[in-house]
Amino acid sequence: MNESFKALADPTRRQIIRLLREKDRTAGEIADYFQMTKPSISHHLSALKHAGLVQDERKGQFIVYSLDTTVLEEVLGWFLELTGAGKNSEAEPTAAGDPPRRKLQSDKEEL
Amino acid sequence: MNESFKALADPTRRQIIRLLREKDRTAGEIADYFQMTKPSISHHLSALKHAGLVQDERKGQFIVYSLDTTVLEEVLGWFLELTGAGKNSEAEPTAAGDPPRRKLQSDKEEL
DNA sequence: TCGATATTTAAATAATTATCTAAATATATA
DNA sequence: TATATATTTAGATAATTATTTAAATATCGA
Repeated sequence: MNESFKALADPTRRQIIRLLREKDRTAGEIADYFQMTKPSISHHLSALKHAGLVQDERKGQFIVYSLDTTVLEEVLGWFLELTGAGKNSEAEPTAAGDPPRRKLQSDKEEL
Repeated sequence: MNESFKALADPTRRQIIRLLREKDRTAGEIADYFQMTKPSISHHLSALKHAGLVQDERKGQFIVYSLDTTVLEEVLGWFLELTGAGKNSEAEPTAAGDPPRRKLQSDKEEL
């Protein structure tokens, strides 16, 4: 999930996602929307793929990219949980002067 | 909005948001949840504040941080639009061999 | 098989971000 | 007012990320 958030932090990559929401596109078609070189776009596509946000499939000379909404919906879930728009999840609210329940051992632990 | 996405790209900052969802907390209380130094946490809080995700208010010696869900809901909206969970928005789908409608002039344009 | 097209990978560099220690600022309290 | 506590700011460095040019790989079509 961290990879997904990191992938979404870049405006170029978010725009690529929007382009792929409309329809599947080849790497070259995607690159045509930006001022960046093709290798740069390829790098961004690689980041999106690594995050599980897009899939690619070679079709002859071309490589066609498509959106994978599965992970995107996981991230959506993170927001829904947070904004309370989804469910009323909030296990045992902490009281005013309570000590912290635990100290995180790692930045990576639990999102 | 780009600032928000960038702010959310860091796991420490996401955890801070979760902590503030439970209740308002002082900078020191927040720092106690992490292994990082206080200045580092202060830096993360500053990033969250700059993104409009949290607010701060001095209370005597302390500075109390609280969640501002407004921007968070904007970001949520971005996902809803994308996953189609919200509305059926998708103005004029492009046909298979169509040329790009326009070339983006800047990476920052439109998310 | 050869040349053209599509795309990625490699290597280098530039830019950004995270983190620390030390110092500065603000408030409270003795 | 002096001292302690809470927090931020400054300055330095390390780590990560973005970008480019050049080279490599894969496929197509003559």
